Amino acid sequence: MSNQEFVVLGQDGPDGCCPGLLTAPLAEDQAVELARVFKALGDPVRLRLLSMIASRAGGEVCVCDLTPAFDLSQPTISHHLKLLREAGLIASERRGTWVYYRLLPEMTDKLAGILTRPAGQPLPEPAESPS
Amino acid sequence: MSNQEFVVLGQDGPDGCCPGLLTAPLAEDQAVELARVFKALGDPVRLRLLSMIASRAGGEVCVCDLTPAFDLSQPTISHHLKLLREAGLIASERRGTWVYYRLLPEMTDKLAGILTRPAGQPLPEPAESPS
DNA sequence: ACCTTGCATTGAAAGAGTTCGATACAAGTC
DNA sequence: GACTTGTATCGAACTCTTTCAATGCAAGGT
Repeated sequence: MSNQEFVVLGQDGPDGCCPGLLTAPLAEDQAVELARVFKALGDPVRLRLLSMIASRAGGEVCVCDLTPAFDLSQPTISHHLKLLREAGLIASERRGTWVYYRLLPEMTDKLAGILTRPAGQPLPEPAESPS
Repeated sequence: MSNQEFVVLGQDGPDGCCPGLLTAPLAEDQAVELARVFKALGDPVRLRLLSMIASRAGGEVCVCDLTPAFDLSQPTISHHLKLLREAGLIASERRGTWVYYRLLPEMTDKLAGILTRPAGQPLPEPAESPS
């Protein structure tokens, strides 16, 4: 195995929700970690895969139902699923011959929280001159 | 000018909020459009830039305040800002010698909505056998 | 045991992204 | 006008990503 680093959810701030992205300047460590998740979402194929998995009644999809929905080879789909899994967005489980994927809603919840601005955003007011 | 395609916000669904990503299988067109925005967020430098811009009191930041915060050249920062701008996440305005960037909260709001699952997500229940 | 089916991994080719130095442009100053 | 400062664009190097065919592994069927 190579040095695959899986994304781990950082603990939330003391206010009950996420530190914020839109609230305070992101530290470099958090930026690197977050970027890996967003990068996983930054591909049309992976977005559609995630969407198909998340919207499936029952919460699970067999890979055999995902692959034929694309004009791509089976190894390519497998590769994209791996990236989504390493990003912490989905999880896989083998049952018999088939492998099922399901959404990890904790991660999408976290992202939604990070992209949500606090209630009263102060009005933008032109600055004077910098430094 | 080259063929720069800027991301345009798709109109929301008839239910008042976003079509969803987690609710129904994403169409390929929407996936391509959405992926461009997430791809813009998929870089630590751009995440930090966006965070610095969004969290700034007054709502605006001069480029001259952003550049020295990174160990990168000025053209590189300018390039990252351009990608964020083309993704519809920020906007720029020149005032005198300086250029100011500000957050476009419509886009982050849209993303947050897309990543938010509807209230009662049905319980995952193992499927039997596919096809 | 062999064969078949479902999925993952490998290795290589093509494409896209990141970064820089050099340069060009915009606006103010002298 | 020439000069300085702030920002954007260009072009080239380097790196990362996407994709495939080939192969390997896991599990069930004969």
